[in-house]
Amino acid sequence: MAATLKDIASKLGISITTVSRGLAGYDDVAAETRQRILETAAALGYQPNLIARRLQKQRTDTLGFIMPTFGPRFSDPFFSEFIAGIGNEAAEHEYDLLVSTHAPESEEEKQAYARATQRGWVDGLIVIRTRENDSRILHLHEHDFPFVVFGRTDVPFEYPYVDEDGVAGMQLLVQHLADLGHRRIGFIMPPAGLMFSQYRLQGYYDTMAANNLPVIPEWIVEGDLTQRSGAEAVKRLLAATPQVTAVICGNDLMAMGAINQIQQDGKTVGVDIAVAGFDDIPSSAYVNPPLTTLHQPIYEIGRQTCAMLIDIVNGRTPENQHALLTPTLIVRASSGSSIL
Amino acid sequence: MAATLKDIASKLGISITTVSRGLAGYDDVAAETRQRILETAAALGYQPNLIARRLQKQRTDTLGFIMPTFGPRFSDPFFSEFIAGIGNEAAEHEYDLLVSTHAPESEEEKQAYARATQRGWVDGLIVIRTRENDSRILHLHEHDFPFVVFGRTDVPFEYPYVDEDGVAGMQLLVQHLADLGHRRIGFIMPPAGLMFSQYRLQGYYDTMAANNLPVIPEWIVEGDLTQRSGAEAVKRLLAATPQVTAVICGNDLMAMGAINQIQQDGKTVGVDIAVAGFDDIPSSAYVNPPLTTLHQPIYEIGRQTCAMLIDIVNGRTPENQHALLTPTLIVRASSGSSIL
DNA sequence: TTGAAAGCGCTAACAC
DNA sequence: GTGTTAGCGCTTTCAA
Repeated sequence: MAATLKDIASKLGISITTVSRGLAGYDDVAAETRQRILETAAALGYQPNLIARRLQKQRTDTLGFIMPTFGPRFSDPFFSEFIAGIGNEAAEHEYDLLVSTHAPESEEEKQAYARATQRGWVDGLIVIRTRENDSRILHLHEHDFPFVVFGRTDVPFEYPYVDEDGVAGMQLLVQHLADLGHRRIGFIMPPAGLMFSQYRLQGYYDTMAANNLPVIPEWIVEGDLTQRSGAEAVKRLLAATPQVTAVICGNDLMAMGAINQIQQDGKTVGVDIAVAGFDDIPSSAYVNPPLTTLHQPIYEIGRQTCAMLIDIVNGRTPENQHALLTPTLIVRASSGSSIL
Repeated sequence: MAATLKDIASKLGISITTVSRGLAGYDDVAAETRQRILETAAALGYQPNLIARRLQKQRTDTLGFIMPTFGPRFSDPFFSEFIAGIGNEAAEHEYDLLVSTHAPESEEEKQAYARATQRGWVDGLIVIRTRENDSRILHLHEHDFPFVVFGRTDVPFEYPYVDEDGVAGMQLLVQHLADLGHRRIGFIMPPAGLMFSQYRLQGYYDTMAANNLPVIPEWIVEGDLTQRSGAEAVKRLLAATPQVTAVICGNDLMAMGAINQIQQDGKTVGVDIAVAGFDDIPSSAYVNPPLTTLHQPIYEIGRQTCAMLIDIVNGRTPENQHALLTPTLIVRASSGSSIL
């Protein structure tokens, strides 16, 4: 059994309090006593019991991240990188990270959020993949529970977030394609229920309009962010409107699926048809042809989100409660050259 | 402030003990009293304080996963899928998952493991990416701390693990290439310090020998599991020994990098040179050409590892302490057709 | 059927 | 400087 303060105290014949203070480095402990305490603690291999300390301090020094997972074959590289970002930032400030995996919108997910606002689980929460009028954010706000969101949602109150500027990102991308001479540009959008889909869609509409390009409803199809759905979506899209000369995909994974499908149909991506993605996951530079996409610094976003949460948990007001980062356009071969 | 047992008790004018028992569903509480307790608890929005309960129970109902992370651009899809697997299994058994990110072999990582064996952090630990004579496993074993490993290592004692059979996997893959007529097969191996590299290398050697194929040291180069390193490694490999007709990569990410590099050099993968990977990440079916690889059910491995740990944490002996799963060969276009 | 009391391991206000 | 005491919120003997 592991040693406790009591063990040290009784071994030394002094009180638990003194031991506690000696270990904590208070200066009202005699240097000599302190020395003996330290020695005995080391000898006994004393390690403070975190739970006891947490009960006393009324804080867990733990941050929570409820990760939306889908089926078994769920492995979006986004999450590895995001977790690495928040995890490293948390570790740096001596916070633990509790990760809870649940299907989005599920009953379990609801329970997880209910649990979070319960005391003694985590001190604060990171929310991602926001949805319209996001019930999770509503819940956290109602319970006055500390949280930071990666993404925005349309709720009638203030809340701290970090987000990509999806509108600006799409603006860069659509403009790039328009400049190459494309006039019929399709869009495989991410699930409509996700807020970032709305912004990306908005950016698409805006920039098409700004270039006096028409937008036909058939040019827009929806995917679920996986490669497989990208392949299926592009099939539907091209079957319905073969005259499309460029396809923007809501994320790189879908773009990879779309490219694969187009190639299977015997067309050459970057020549017969331009394809672009969103995210700039590491693979996107290595697929064939390399993918034109919008770069998002996921790791940095994770860090920043976490840093903001740590501020809030500690009662500090973050300098900037709303960080909006503009993605960078990365032009590679998949968007081809001018078709004018 | 959240409601406590005390609040309910004083509101009802009964003792804390009775409230506790009523809520816990003990049958020695009068039905009517129980009813009133339940109602008041609901009215007050009572949620048990987890820390207090944990202190009392002397267990955290939390499992730990110390994730080896590398630089910022770290986003191996493996981890997303693995975490989803352990996370979902943990959630099903009402365990929380604590994820701690650290650079492998770092001082911080050591501290994290030291912390783990401290009481009150987690009840058990999942270890992955084993290394030779893995100090983490040594540490956990010495402290008699519950853990399960994904991977094996060479320590002189028994420990529970789930692992892929890397030797058998490579056997399938090398044989496939040999059957296609390849005689000069290069190997971009994963970092030599990782145990799975050893097994994969062993399988490569064994099967080359079984087919009476020579192995030249120059045919083997090392990568660090990223796409970038796959590209660099294949460059080195082909510069040193251009006569190689097939290249096996230690994982799919490196294979993607290798394919890209080969294509940049103007060669056709699957025709001029065969390439294969290991893991069967979702992307591997969608790259161009699609990747021949060995399928590993990462999600299932995660689940199984976690299930085993939960057994151990609860003092049950898992049926099978050593699970060895043979990867499945997935043949796609990157390995081409017979060159005989 | 209910309550009083102890205790999980720690910290902190206060007294000596 | 050091010890006494109380208390964080809960569970669990043991009495009543």
